[in-house]
Amino acid sequence: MRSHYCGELNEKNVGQEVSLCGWVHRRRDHGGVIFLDMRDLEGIAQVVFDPDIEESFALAESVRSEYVLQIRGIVRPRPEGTTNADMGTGMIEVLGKELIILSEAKTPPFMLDEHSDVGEDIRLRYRYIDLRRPEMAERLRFRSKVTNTLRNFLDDNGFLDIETPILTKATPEGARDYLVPSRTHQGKFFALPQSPQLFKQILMVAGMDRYYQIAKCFRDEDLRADRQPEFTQVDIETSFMNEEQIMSMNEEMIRQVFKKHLDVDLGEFPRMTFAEAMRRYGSDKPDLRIDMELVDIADLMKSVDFKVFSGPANDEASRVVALRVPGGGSLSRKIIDDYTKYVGIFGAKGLAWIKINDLSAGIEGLQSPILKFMPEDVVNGVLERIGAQTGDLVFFGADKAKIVNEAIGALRLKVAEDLNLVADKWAPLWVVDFPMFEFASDGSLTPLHHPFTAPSCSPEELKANPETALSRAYDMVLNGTELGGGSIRINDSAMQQSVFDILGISEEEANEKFGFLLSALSYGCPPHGGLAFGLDRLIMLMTGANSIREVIAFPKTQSASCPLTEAPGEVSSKQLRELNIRLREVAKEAQ
RNA sequence: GGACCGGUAGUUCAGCUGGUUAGAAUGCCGGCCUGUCACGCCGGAGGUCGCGGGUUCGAGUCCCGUCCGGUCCGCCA
Repeated sequence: MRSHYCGELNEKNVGQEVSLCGWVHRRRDHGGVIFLDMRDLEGIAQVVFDPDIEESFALAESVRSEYVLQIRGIVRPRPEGTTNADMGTGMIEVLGKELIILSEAKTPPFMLDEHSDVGEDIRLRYRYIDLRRPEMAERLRFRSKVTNTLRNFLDDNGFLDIETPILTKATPEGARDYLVPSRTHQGKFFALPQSPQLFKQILMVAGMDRYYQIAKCFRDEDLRADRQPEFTQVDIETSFMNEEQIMSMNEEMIRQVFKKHLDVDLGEFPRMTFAEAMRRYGSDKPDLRIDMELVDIADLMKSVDFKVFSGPANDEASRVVALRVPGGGSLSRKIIDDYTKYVGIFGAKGLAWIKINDLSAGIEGLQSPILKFMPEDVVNGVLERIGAQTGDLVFFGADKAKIVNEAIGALRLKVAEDLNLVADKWAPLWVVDFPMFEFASDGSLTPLHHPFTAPSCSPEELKANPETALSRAYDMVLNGTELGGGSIRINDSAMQQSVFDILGISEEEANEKFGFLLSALSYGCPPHGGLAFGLDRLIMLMTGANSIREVIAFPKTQSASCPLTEAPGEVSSKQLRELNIRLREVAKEAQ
């Protein structure tokens, strides 16, 4: 049917008879001459219809946007002065000889136009039209190419692509499971995997040595711009490699992907400990494109009552920081108030600030609602430590460390974006030396990663000081987004038992939840570890998309529904009966 | 579970302190046009102002509820 793609035509094809198949992108009818922009996956080409060829001219008059056509014609150079430099095929055009309407189309619900801005719900409802837009098609193509590069890299390095079950048992990842009722075991449920974590470890026990999978994962939690209930993970696990080897191999993989598809050299990824990341950036996924840091000033502020910050009393504040905003002195009181509101979202009770109008004028050159509560030497000490300059704005945070980190860490990102202080570059890094555990809201310890993460100490040391123990986990972070994370796993039953003890997981509970893994570990388990990349996020970052939904063909809305299929839907009472399920409340059908 | 923003023509939006017939652009339909490329010109059609209730002489506009979409917190690696 087709001899060439529209977008691949160029001057080399001049004189050839070609057959194009595609959609009518636009029609320009000049009465005596008709231009059809024909679009397919590869691009757009202009086809000209001349009244001399009566039949096809008449047909060309009748076609409308998004009709699917086959066009036979001759490629010719465009006449002098009518070339289009903005178009890949702008030097040539196709003189249409024959036009076949393969499919008519209703008027599309929105224009496939780079100039129009269409609501996302409409786009999702008509996703098949939305994906025709070159921008969307290009993202999916890009995704496919990147996936291919990842596969090739892993294949070249001896990794086996092995599928793991979608219908499985709940994994101990911590998120809410999507459940699937079992018909053959009434009252029992499968869970969709939150990740193939346990299976990939078992594959290591099984001697598969190196495993990977482009794996769909499912988590029944609330959505965000970068979170979908089903998402894709590049899941990797290896035996007999330590964390250095795993990190260096995966770093190389990502480097190659960026080189090949964006022609970007990421260079060597710096390492940063979790503790340093929290201290300097208030985040375990710091955005290193932003040249602002949280600077601890608690030692200088001993004489200051934090209540002037609308903060807690001094003895309650476990962290006091200053954040210097270069050039922030131009911010209005209104905008600063908005920032105060913003940090409130994260639990901060207020946001103190000082404007440096003129550094050389001493206290007189400063403007701040808290100045009168701060002795001059304290102010000077702070300004000196943070390297304040005329025209800067300094924010202060004083509260529990968690709140300061979250609030001022988030403020740092927001202010940087608002003031255009985010450098235009790629800033990757590894975050390492994570704590093994963190305190849950009820005061108990929970794993920061998952309970199979190996600690970097002995079981005895772990038991002695669980809250300070570090794990052999690592996260790859790029521009403030966690691209992937992983760890060396526990392959020793004594160690595994210690972790369960600390987590308060009884032997019985452990056996019930993942006895199959524990059993596997006891039959000859190699040292192993791995990591998983969020493929959607990687593609989102690489394409500059502002939401994960832009790089997923059929994403869900924020309420986890699909406007295209209208999933989730109701099921028939017969289906429910077969599953021995009765709904507690059934919406009464309209009568 | 919570905070905030939005919902008006097919689409993107405007619509002021409530006031007569709800507008624009674009798309769509018809006519004209032989070199456009977001073609142009002329004409036309197109609305349950998300839904329900309330206040009022009068509601797109105010109030309450609800649904949908989005951003975020909680939640989630």
